[in-house]
Amino acid sequence: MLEVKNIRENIDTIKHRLKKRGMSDDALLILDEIIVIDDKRKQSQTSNDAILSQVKSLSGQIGSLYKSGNREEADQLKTQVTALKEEGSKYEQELKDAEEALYQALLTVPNVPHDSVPAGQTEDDNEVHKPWHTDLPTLEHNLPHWELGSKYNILDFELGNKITGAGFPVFRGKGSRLQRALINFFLDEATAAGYEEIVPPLLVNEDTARGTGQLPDKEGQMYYMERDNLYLIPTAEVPVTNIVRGNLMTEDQFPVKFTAYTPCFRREAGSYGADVKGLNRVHQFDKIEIIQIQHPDKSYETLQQMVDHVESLLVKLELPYRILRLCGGDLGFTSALTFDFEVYAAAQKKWLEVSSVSNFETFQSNRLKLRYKDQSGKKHLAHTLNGSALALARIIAAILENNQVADGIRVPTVLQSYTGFEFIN
RNA sequence: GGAAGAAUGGCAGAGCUGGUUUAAUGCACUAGUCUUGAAAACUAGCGUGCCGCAAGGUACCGGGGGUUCGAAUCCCUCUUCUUCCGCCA
Repeated sequence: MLEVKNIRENIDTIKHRLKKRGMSDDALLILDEIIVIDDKRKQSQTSNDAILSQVKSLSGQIGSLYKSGNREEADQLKTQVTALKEEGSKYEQELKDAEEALYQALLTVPNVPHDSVPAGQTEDDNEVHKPWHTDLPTLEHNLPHWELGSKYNILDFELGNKITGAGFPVFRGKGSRLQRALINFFLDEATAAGYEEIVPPLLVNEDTARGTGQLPDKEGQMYYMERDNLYLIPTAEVPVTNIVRGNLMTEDQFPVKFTAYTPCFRREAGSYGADVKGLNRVHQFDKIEIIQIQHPDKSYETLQQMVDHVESLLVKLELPYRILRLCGGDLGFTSALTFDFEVYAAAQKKWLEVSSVSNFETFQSNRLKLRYKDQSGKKHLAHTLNGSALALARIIAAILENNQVADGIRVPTVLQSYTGFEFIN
């Protein structure tokens, strides 16, 4: 959520940048509207405060009058207060309405794209920030991962259908073991990079879902437990970033670095076709997330560190990858700048997104009320960042496809000490 | 799931028979005095949001609602915690 103060001070820059997201001039008028609503809000509060002040003072007088036995005069004041309160309730209602209208209006405005975000509408307009440096691999044996999964009995989609439904794959045997190996590898790498490991709850309440912006704009993406009013997390970002919700930090506490492994649950309603085949898009998958809370002056430096971290993982896993700088139209609602990582799945001949590393600047911290005190004691919103390091299901798809040979699948060297085997057959 | 009790500012802890409470007091913290330095002592300051150039105003005593001229204090409701009972990996 943007700050009204920021909108007031930088409305032209903000409008200019929001256009990169494809917002029309008409849609941008919401920003002018926000300022008008905020003016109204201030005005109502000033009027309301003045009335309350009078009521308070008169009530004090009534008290003393009763004590001194001056009942008549007290009763007279009472009628005066009653009249005042009636007038005040009008302003109070105005104030409430303005606050609500302001909140609703602010919710509709996405984050302001960073200066370096390319304009564009769809994923085709994303800029290849770092291309794959050599020829893409071609395979002698090129079964897609879903066929490899059943051939070696490590991945079973039919079984998932039986137990739960489409999009809930079952890993078994060496497939499960590979999964666990990746989780441990990613967590060890994150820990070595200074991230504190967290095991968060997988169900979150409304306040938490609102804090990171899943509510209200992505409500349909989450599984919801109506009976208990809880949401299954779509990513560890949600519970882990909320660790610092409402915190007032000091500058020397930066950066805060968290990592967490969690299953992620996504409803992803209405997606069908080749893109959702196999592990390409599922309702439940495992992911290791890295999260940082940083001083605004250093957050872009931090973003680069996180990008480097994710890149190092892909290098160690020997996977062909490329890095995209998302264009305005493809940028997430809450993000100011996002780099996507894609790995090449050689049998499908497709690029699969396996990580998304973003700087949210103050967009999340404004909703989270996450602030820090500078040396002069002034309070400012902190910056939040996060990235997948990495999303498992698609990484497994790529490993299976790219490493297949005639009679099995080679396990990447870096994982062998984790799996305890070098080959799946 | 059942019963009882509790929730106050960074912490501890008054207030809770409704009206100088603009929330006492202590600790912690910050600045100053004193000291060679430190400690101690003393003096002052010390929550958050919103409105205001400022002076100042206003709201907040777990969340929400209500009664009243006036609520930390009374009522309703929700949440969390503690103790006991039940169930249980």
